[in-house]
Amino acid sequence: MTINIVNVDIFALSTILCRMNPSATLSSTLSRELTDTLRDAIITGEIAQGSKLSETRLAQEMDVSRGPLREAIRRLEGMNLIRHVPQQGARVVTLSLELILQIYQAREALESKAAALAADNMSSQEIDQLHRLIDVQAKHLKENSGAFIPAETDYAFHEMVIRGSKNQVIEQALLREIYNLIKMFRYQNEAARTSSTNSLIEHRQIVYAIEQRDAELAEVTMCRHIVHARQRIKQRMTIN
Amino acid sequence: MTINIVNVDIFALSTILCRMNPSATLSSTLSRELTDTLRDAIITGEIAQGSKLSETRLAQEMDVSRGPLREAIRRLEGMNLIRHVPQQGARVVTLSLELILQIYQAREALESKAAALAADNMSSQEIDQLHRLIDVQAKHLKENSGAFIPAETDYAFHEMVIRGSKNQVIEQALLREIYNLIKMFRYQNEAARTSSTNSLIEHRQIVYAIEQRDAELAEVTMCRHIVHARQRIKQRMTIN
DNA sequence: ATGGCAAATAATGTCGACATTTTTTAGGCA
DNA sequence: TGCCTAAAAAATGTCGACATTATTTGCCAT
Repeated sequence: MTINIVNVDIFALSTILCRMNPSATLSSTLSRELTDTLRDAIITGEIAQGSKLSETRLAQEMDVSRGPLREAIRRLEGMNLIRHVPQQGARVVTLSLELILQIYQAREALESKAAALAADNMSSQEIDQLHRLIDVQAKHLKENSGAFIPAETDYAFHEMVIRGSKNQVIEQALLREIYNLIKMFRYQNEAARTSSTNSLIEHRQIVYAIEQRDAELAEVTMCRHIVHARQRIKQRMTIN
Repeated sequence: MTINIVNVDIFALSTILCRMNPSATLSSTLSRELTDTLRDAIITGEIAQGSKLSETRLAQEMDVSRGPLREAIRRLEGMNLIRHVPQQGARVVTLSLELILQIYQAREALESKAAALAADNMSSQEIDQLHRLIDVQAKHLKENSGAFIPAETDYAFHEMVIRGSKNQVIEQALLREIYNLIKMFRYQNEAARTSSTNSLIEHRQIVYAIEQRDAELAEVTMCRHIVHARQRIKQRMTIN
């Protein structure tokens, strides 16, 4: 996996501009829109890993002032998507194998605890929704036999459990700082898609534990689920 | 515990200004200095919980432009020290008992894992330093018999373990988003000081586990240490 | 040709001002 | 007196310009 460290002089900013949501222009603020737009562009790799976010050029091409842009960059910094060096500017983070493994360790710690809390705090309606999400995943597997579950449904499941913890600190840490990086990694690495059948089985185990209000089991099950994902990544990326 | 929600019209900004470090003016940037200054002012309670951070007034009284100030506010937002509502401004976070307990749950998950990783990754020199920190704590206890360990030495110990994990994601999550809140809580609540003797014993157990390179034991020991702290807080604050 | 130095160029950091929204205040009416 | 409305005040969001620092470019010397 080669990473582009030098400036990416020509990346399709027109595409970024196109994604700017005009309907949201009224309700939200420009700075937040820029944050979302840039976040997506980074996750998809439209702005390459390691590339520099030039304030002047970005502001020019996106047709905004540098003020809101700088704020957006500060927020992305808080999301761990970019690193900023005082008088040198901001660069998109580079997802080395080492960093990815560290991310998964942090995820393991936080999301296991989230699952345990979810077993205590989720409402019955929310658990029902978990079941529905799993049904969708099962349906996907049947239709494209042996294929992969779409990433979106996997995220939906995990986000549901995380929010079910009812712990805003853990929730923010996971959704704001961990999951964006994971999405970025998965989007840009073919080898990082969730493996289908095993994942579904593990998801079922997690829901079962939550349904039984068995916090300990939910924690262990989620932990194993994430450890497995981490091991898969380690294997697939150290071979190459 | 009553919390001041309304604007704090007269808080000693002169004190804030005084803390501005003139020697750092050359090396770092104004925006970062503002971040540190405001962070300290929030932790100490000099800027009250729930109070509004008025950009205009802060900029005026600290004699800076609003640009860098806004960036500092974005960063503090990323540290969970303030909450920002789009067209309404930023307010210092309010440490309700519920939030504090959630913070300690997140800390429990992350720092237990950090201890486990520290058992694997800390160097012998670093473990020696842990011993020295504990000796300092023991000395403090002997001199003021039964008194409390100074908060700084407690932080030093935990930060050392956290950095010993060699996991920058966990490290950042703990030091940037969790510990500032904990420091803020401890600083502003008499009832939140670490209990002396038990803490020292538990610290010794943690170091022992790390020294033995027993990750599992380190994890369990750290977990218990934090659960105890959480329980103490819960007891002391629900009585009132 | 290569390495180092200096000017030129560009980028980041900071500031002041304007636009729009929110909050406050003053006034009128029930 | 109390409440709704409207004007005034203040605050946040955004912009463009300047200052200082990095980076690049070009030149000279070895």
